[in-house]
Amino acid sequence: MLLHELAEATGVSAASIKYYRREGLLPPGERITRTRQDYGRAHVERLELIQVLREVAGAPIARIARVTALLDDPDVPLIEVLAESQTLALGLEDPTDEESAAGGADGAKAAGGEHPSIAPLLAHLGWPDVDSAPRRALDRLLRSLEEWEAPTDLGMLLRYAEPMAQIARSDVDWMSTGAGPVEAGPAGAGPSVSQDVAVMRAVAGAIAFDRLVRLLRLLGHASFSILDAMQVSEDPGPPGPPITRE
Amino acid sequence: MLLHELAEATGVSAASIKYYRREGLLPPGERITRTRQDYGRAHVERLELIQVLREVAGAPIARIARVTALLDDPDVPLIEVLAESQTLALGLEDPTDEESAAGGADGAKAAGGEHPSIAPLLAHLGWPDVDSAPRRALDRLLRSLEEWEAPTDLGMLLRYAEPMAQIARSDVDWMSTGAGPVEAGPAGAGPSVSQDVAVMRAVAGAIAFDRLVRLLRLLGHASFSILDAMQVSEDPGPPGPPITRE
DNA sequence: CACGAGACGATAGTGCCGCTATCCACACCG
DNA sequence: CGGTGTGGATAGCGGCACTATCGTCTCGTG
Repeated sequence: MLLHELAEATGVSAASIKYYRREGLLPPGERITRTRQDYGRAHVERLELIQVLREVAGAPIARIARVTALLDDPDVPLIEVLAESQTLALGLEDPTDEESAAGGADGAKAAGGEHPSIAPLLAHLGWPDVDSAPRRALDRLLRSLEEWEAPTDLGMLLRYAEPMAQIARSDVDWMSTGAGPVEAGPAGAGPSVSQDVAVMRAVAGAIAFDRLVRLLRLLGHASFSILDAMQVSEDPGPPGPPITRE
Repeated sequence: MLLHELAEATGVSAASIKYYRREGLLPPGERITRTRQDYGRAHVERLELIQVLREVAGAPIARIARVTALLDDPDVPLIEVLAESQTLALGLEDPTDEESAAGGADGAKAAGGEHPSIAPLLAHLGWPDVDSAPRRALDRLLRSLEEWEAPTDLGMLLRYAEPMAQIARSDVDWMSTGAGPVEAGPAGAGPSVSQDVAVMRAVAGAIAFDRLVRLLRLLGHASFSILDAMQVSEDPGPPGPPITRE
């Protein structure tokens, strides 16, 4: 497949393909001659991944390059790429969390002590008490909520965490059945999809389901507000005439 | 308060203040002379709102202008501005949803029929069956999930919606107690904060709690994955040799 | 073998966004 | 009465994601 064919196959302009290649998002094709390269399935899939990351996740090129770099490194297991893409897809990165994912096994948690509600929260939920990127992000979030004098006690956290635990439970169940968007078959199993496609599906799925959850919350806000308002107006108190507005 | 004082008070450069004024985000101050305007508390609060919308919510100037236009229109009730800012803050807008919020009472839902799971979902949850922006967004999301051959049946939706209903319930309870970030006291009640401050708090709160929920989900994913992996390795199965996938 | 089409790679340019800088005429205020 | 600073207008900047152009080289068809 030549450059313009690849462009046609993916709907990405030839100029953009060149650009992506320059930026390292797309590996060069197999050299046919000094002025011709042969592109294949892998390139089409990579471009589709890039498109999803750009258009659905809204990620900047430089950030996508980090994912593709991981993807092109045979020493990096797929699961790590998936974790990286997940946080990228949901836009939940903290600027202060930079490289951490790569080397650091030393952990050291947050210098200065973690927020006091987190460990009890994990204990209460029966979740393992290990360090992780979301945990650090949660720590930072709770600190900022606290500065802002919002409640950060265990009770409040549990009101959110218990329902979310149910959701996370079904997410994980669904993913592990292979019916989900991840299908993280690294290799070996049957007609396993390429890593690029696996990452693309995972990203698309993560975004869609995240959106689903957030929309349901919004819908719930609207619904409960209406229900509450109805109750106030429909139940004007035991005696007396109904004081319906207007 | 003169321009440079306003700049100093808010940490926004004088040039940016001029820019915001040009773009209509910030109303002009009270004319002291032809070359001098007097700015006050309201301007400081407006700038703080703009800062939150820009830096925390990451909203573009043009989008912020729509919120401030609503805010400056005395005919628009605060609750409507809050709804507008909410979707802005969470970035859950659909490009195909444009003006809808303003005039349209004709509704007409989605031309072509709504996704068949939505009405049963609302019925099952006891939520009012009315049109709303999140509902339309949910409809679009389900359609796209369907195209993408993911499950969109009622059972799957309920697995997400029931826990989210709990969360939405406590959100609304909390907001209506006035302890929350909204304190939507339009007027009348005691030392009611200005609309700008109310919107700012609502936006900041919405973003923070949205982030909290999403982080808890991520943390749950990681935690359940670990727990499942531990169980597989520690509990090799009732009879026979452990058939771990390898 | 000649030559036109086309790939490659490098470099420069474009359009948008959110400012930022400069300019001018004027008016305050000490 | 003049330095400071304002409003208002316009132009510029830096970053980003492309996009267009150019020169060189090579293929492949006649």
